[in-house]
Amino acid sequence: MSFKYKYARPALTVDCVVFGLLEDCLSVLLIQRAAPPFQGDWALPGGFVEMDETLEEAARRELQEETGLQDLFLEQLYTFGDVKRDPRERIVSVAYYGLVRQAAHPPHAGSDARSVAWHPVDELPSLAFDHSQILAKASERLQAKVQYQPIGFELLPQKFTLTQLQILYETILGRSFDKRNFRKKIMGMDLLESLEEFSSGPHRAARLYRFNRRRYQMLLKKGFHFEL
Amino acid sequence: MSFKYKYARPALTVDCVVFGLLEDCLSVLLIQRAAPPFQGDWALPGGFVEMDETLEEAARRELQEETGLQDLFLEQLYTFGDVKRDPRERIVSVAYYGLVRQAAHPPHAGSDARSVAWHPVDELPSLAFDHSQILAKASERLQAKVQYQPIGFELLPQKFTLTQLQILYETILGRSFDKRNFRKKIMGMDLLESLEEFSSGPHRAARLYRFNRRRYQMLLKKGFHFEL
DNA sequence: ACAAAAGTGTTCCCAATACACCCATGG
DNA sequence: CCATGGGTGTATTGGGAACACTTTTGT
Repeated sequence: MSFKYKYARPALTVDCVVFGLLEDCLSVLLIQRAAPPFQGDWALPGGFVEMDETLEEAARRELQEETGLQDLFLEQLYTFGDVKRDPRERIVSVAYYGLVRQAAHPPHAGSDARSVAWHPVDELPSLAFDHSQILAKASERLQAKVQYQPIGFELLPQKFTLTQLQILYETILGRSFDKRNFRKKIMGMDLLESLEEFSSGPHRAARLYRFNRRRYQMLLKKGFHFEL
Repeated sequence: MSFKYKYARPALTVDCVVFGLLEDCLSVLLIQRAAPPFQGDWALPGGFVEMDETLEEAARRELQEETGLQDLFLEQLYTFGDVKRDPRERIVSVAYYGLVRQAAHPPHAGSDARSVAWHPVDELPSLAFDHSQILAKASERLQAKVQYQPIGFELLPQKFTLTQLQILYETILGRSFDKRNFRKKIMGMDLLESLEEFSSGPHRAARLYRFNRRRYQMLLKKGFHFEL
């Protein structure tokens, strides 16, 4: 079976840049290519858009198929359309970026047995196609967006300590915050509910908090603006 | 001549939301459709992406062809891929938004004699396809971006008065600024060069300024961040 | 002379910053 | 008991917001 069109059409794909925190280290999920071109190189998970699915559906499906990931925060990033970005033929790719909790104990390789792995963003291999460029754009976006929208929580477990949150921001933004000022600012936003549970570990237990999405929606309507 | 592919492919188009200032009123450039579907309705300028041009090149070409516009500020906005967004077939569209100086004395209709016109954003007709949605997203983006990047200048003549600039921001953001504070803030950024020319008109002449793009690039490297 | 827009400084207040010590826990 | 991370308050300062009058020009 094949399809005929009056005019030539670029192929259309989606690619996903999925960020996760691996031992306090910002990482990205990559797959290793099993076939040419760029055989053996690492690449972003992604694939062709089907005729009966939206772009976001395609991105989620490909992620599920190739990495087993499901139900993550996912947002459109940018569409890459350089004429020669794929050596085989003209392919336009709509890139998405995603955030997952607990990059630990991660992904099953896809059914087609390609390997899948988390790679710290500051020690990346060189990537297939223009995927380095896509990833750069995603990092940029994450860094910008984390400062004016409460999406950082998508990278933490549902229940987390304030220190975890602070380290998260310090990691993504590459600068450090004063502990007291950080806590003051975060708590002042009134977005976290403090739980009666505590972390365990070698030292003093820390209180756990949970992000209250409902409350955030409320505040938004009242003109609240998340910042830093 | 026709083209055959193993798998079905969505068609790929670009659509452009071009903003201009028409008598201190934020407006958008629309074309009137000459053929079904949505015959007679207003729509965003745009069209199919050719195989040998990038997405941005396609957007600029279509704008040129349909409205005569050239050399404007243009940036990718978002890609719209709902399955039924076009009633004829599956079409994915990469939307761009653009800014032009002097929406006045505007556009020649395209060679194919469709009519072209500026429409104030607060009194828009209903648009073809999902173009209202695209336009809404563009307005949102413009409103956000104008606050943290100096793109507002793209809507003014090269030489402008501070009052023009203030009205521009007030128009786009829908709120008013204190004249003295506004001037203090803008001048404090050190991005405008003050000229020895003055506006003419019925009343006291106002000094003209010019945005210094070079200077902005310099400051950027030194960590400067435009705001408001 | 008058109508209309241009231009200009100071005060106040809040929010961001800088900063250091005690507490609880596990080993 | 000690090492490690958890948790807390205050003083200072710099930037944003509020605010009103004089100047210039064309008619």
